[in-house]
Amino acid sequence: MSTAPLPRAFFDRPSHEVAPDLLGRLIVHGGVAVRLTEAEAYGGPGEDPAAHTYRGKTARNAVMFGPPGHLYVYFTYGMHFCANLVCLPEDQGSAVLLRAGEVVGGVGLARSRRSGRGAPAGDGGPRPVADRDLGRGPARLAVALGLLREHNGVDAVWEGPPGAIPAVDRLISAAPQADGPPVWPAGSAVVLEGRPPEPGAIRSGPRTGISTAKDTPWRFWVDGDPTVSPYRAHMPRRRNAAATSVGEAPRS
DNA sequence: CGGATGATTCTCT
DNA sequence: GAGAATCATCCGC
Repeated sequence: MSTAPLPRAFFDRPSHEVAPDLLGRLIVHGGVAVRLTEAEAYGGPGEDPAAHTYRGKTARNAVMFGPPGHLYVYFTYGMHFCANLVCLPEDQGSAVLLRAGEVVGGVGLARSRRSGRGAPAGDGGPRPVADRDLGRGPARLAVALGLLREHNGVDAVWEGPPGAIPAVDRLISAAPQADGPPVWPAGSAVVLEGRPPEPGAIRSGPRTGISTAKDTPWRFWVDGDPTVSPYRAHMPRRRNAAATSVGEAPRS
């Protein structure tokens, strides 16, 4: 497992170039390591109407206009957090939404963050969350990594001592049910090289759950990976119009 | 498996 | 005041 940190220059590109390159990389935060399998690009030059930055800088999206390599964490639907990695130089308003991944380290810790779930099956109680569902979707992924509002703006480019890297290897190689040790200082994150998939294994398509720019194929995923989230077309809230299904879900 | 629905609060119009 | 880069659960097939 390659665990060298990605340099800041990696993020100094348009988000639709960074997003496919992020697949297979490792995101480490809060004692959990995730191998990214799905990502979406937003914003940047050329005005993306689906991006939070489309209508200019606000208190909410300020981090997206900041330096690349930082986490943009936002709150949505009244209960969920989603995490992005900022791209391009400052003031461009571009980022990659981390949509799904496989938890490869700290599985027990990731499961414990899913609101008391994880009880043994067979007694009529809730079944434990399957390993592949721990990071299947942007809000679930944020939960697994322990990312909250307070982590908005955190720098995910590692510039600390190299001695911390072997600790990540130990985290990943730990027993599947063992809680991962907090190998990084609380509140900091890091993106590591991981093992990028073969170019032919990367697929792209329209982004999920948005009402505009449906024809921009800026969603990228690892073909056939079981941790990729199901595609969902945007469903308008409680209106009289009936919706028709559009797009296709990845095979798995 | 696919569609419908409620939860719950923040943000910008 | 509407709508949101979502999720878990219920229902019907």
